[in-house]
Amino acid sequence: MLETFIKGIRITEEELKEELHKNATITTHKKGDFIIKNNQYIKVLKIVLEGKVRVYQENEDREILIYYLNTMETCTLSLSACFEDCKSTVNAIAEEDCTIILNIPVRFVRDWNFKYKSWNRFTINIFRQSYLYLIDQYSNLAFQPLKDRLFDYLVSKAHGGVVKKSHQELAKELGTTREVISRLLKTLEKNKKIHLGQKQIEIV
Amino acid sequence: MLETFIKGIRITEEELKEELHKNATITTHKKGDFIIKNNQYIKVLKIVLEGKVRVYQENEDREILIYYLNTMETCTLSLSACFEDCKSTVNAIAEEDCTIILNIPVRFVRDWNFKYKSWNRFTINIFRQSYLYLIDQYSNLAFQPLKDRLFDYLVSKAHGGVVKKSHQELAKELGTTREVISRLLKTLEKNKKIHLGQKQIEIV
DNA sequence: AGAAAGTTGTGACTTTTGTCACAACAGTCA
DNA sequence: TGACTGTTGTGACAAAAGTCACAACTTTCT
Repeated sequence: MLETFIKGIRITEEELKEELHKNATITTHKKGDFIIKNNQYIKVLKIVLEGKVRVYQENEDREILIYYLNTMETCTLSLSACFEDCKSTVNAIAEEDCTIILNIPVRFVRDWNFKYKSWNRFTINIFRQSYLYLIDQYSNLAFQPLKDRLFDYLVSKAHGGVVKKSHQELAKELGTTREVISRLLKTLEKNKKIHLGQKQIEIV
Repeated sequence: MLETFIKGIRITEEELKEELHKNATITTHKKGDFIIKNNQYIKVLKIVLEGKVRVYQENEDREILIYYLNTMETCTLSLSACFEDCKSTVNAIAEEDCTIILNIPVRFVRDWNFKYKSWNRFTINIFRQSYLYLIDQYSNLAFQPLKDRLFDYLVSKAHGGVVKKSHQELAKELGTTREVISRLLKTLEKNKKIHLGQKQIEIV
């Protein structure tokens, strides 16, 4: 059931479904656990069944988000690593308590890619979407002032007009420091764009 | 001959070689020609046989490099577009006079991906390399001050310790303005890191 | 309740980057 | 040769972002 829909790609082949069942193992991680650390070898494909994982790059005291993995999302970098042995250049940390990960050995991912049409489409689609998304982020980072990137980010992350994140978390996601975020948020509040609460930001 | 080595992937299947010959058309472009414009539909896979193409994003008066296509390199974004109809979000311009492009219709690219193992490996590899490269650029952009990005860029582009580019070109590649580049280059010269000449920078 | 940890606000300051204006020089071409 | 275009240098200033220091408030845990 779970593996029949991944990122909008339906797994149709019965044989592939069986292979998935046979080879996948499921692990659980607590909030704050590292799923992968920078410079560590990646050996399995990771798909988040439930929970939330933050994949980011770090630099001394700062961090920047590459992507979040939410329920039923696949880690593009682990998929990428399946095709050539390599070390991770990012960190991944469980952001929510009950995270469950499905591990599929590298050689299967590679073989399935040519054996099953739906898996092939799945692979390509993950790469395509991730690449286009990253280019977009890249040019935003290059051209948009932080205050705009912050506001856009808040809008994109809002549930019912509300974002439940601390300033520190936002700083880590946007690649800056806490003080800078606090200041920009205050300015946005003065301009009636948002309303600030404790660990909560309401978009007006 | 040409199509047997693309990005380190050897095309082995005789049938695929034949298909390439049969379906590819070769076009030439003059320096300064737009190969693709932002918001335009991409309909064919583009591989640069000779010359140099700059693929970039623009924003009002500034630009930032996504990648260069040199001899025998494949445009990742056109490859990506083969798998789903979409408009380009970037521009591509011929940077050198004699550019020749090989056009392969979308449906072939898609079909070959499942039909020929070497083509499949080729596709995946392009995506993998491009994605990893972009993540690296992304975190540099986020964390490295421009003066470091500039110096690193010069080192990476130097041939025999020399970079033949104007300050304006460097600005367009690094996503900033000409004056800023001029100033930073002067500082690098003062610090004995480089030596400045007319449209030429020598790395010490 | 009280300590500890996490969160937010903010002033003062520095560094980095962007903008504008203008001058000087080099290379090209009629 | 002289106009034109492209290239480089630079001062003055403005805006954006980062740093440091410290205070106050909230939440959590015991």
